[in-house]
Amino acid sequence: MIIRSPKGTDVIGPPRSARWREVLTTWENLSGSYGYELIITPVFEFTELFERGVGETNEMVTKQMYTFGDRRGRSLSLRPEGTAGVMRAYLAQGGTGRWKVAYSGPMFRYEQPQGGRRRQFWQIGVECVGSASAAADVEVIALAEEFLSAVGVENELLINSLGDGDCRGAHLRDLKAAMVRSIADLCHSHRDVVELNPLRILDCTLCQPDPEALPDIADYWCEACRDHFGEVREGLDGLGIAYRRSSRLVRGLDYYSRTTFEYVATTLETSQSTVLGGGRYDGLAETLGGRPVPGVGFAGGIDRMLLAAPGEEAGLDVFLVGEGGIAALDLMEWAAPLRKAGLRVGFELDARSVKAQFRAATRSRARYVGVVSGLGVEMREGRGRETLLLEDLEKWGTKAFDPQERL
RNA sequence: GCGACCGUAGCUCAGUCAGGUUAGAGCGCCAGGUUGUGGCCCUGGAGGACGGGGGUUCAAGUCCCCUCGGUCGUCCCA
Repeated sequence: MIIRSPKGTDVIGPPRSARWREVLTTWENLSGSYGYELIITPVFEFTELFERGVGETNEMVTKQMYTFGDRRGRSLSLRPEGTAGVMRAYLAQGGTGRWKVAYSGPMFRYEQPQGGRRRQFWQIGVECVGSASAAADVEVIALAEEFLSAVGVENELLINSLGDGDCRGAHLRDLKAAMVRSIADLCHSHRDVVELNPLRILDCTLCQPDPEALPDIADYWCEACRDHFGEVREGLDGLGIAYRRSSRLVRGLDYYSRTTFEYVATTLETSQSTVLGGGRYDGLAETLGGRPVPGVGFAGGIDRMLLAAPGEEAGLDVFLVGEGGIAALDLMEWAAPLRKAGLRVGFELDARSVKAQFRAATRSRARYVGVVSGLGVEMREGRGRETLLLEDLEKWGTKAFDPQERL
């Protein structure tokens, strides 16, 4: 009996991995072009970091963490999200100045697996720490927008503002009161959450409190929050980014304040359709024991994005077939200049019949099949064929796949 | 965490309801034939202790219990 991978974990291998490589490369290039530098934080941290950062009442922390003791009895947890670790790293290096960092890596949550929901899943994300400006919010959203469009995820952007310490308190109080009044309309699992985390109920699909009876945070925004949200909207309008304001968009993590946003994939039929989400977390640094530092960022789930936009499987550029005593090691010489020219080149490693090699070529979905017989190689693209010498291959490689160079 | 359905070759599945000779098909894979040196077609071959464990029975892929895994919904969130 072969040992299986644990529940909710997958292997991303060929042929699917080609698409992953493409998407992760796109992410690195795009986030880099926005001035976000790579950051790699620990995959496990002291449990306390997440309890304080994400919020002790949050289900992600209370029920969904992979928590274990190390050999000295300290409590560690696999990271369920990326922001807390980044903020911890920021504070650890002094807690001052501007940080614009991008990350990519696995996150872990002990949940019931489902389409688009795994126990180990892959997130990309950015954190812009040290700026309270609405321009930072806009920049981060612009990056998310461009990335999703590059990956090909059709989406809708929802935005909201949760207010700040000055104004959200009053809203929370009135919200609780309203929830208590219409507690009969709440779903079973949420009736006891009213006191603890009433915001949580806002994005529940089962709870049906009368929308008219619930206070809208917009009516509670202080002047500073109202201005900030207005600037964010102006910025998005200026960039031509379409969005819808949703009064019920609160996001699940405790650290958010002011701006929150969420991208929903419109092509996903499943219940797991949120593909990217984020917002501002001006109170997080203090929660973690540092001085107040503003910040804004987002995280996106690659697994879900690829569910929404699977893409196509890319094949080889050239498959070499050897005939007349031309073996794998000979083909390797012929492949070298092509590979140097940036092409993906393959051939059969085992000694096999010409027929079998051609079958392998077909299977590899290579655009060109190159038949190496002795002095030259006959490159075939469909019916077209072209005979080349070894020394010309590198040059041909750049031409063959560049429509500008091809006549 | 809760509920429903599912688990037989690499893949998609039939066989399970009415237990009974060496467990089947298609696709894929390998070899050969044909061919315009591969893609279509033809022939042959390899590959499965039926997710795992226990029980009932003369006999279990088939019935019962447990367990693990998958899918969907709920919950949660990316």
